[in-house]
Amino acid sequence: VLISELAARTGSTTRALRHYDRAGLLPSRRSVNRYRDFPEEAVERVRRIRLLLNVGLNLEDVERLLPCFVEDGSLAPCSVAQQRLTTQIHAIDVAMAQLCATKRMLADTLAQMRR
Amino acid sequence: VLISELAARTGSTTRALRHYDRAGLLPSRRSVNRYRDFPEEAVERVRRIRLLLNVGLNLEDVERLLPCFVEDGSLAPCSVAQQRLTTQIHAIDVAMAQLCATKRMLADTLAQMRR
DNA sequence: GAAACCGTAACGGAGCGTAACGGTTA
DNA sequence: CTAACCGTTACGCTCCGTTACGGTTT
Repeated sequence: VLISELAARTGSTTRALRHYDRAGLLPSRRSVNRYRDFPEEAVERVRRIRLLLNVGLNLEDVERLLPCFVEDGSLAPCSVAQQRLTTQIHAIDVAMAQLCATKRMLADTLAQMRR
Repeated sequence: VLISELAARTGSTTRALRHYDRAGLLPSRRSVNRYRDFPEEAVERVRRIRLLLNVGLNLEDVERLLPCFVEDGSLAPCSVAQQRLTTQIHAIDVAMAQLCATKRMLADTLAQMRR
């Protein structure tokens, strides 16, 4: 599979895929013209990568959690993944609390401006 | 006022202040040894800058909103400020909705892992 | 000479977007 | 020749943190 096809089939871009590749997350062979030649499994692999990135993890986390995926595309109950996801939920709670406080500040400021 | 004193009095750092300066947000004279010499008003000015940055605005926004502040440190009811703050509240709502959805996904995933 | 300030220049970070330049193959 | 792929640098973005190097004043 060529890189542009992989990008199209995963809803990503060639730039992003090269980025993941350089991070060591997307093994591929090279054809004679030096083009990257991805295996079929790369499609699912990219989806997993993007899923983890979307929940706020970085490429380093992704690298550690990719092995936790099982065949059907779900995460195995390994402690590594459980711990990281739990931590991430806490992080999200913190971020939301911060946003809430900020929003209240903005709303109060706006209210005062109207008086 | 020297830069390190200004940093201490505003809870910021010399690096940040030089950054704001380079962005044209902190007018200052230079003493003989080329040291920045900030006026007393700079203290309040830096507080206003940090306040705006903390609610998620960038330095470009800060530059446009600084003139909207009035003597007592509050924002005047100018349309520029009202509009920008309103937009920012919307942005925060969007971000929070995104975080909520992500959190639910993570929670669901964790629940499935425990089964 | 050392300590304690100040200055500028420039890399790093996270995840790509976006040129810029070049080779290959149909 | 052109089109359509691919490849590898490398800068830009956002707000500074963090060296690195150098001058001045006490």
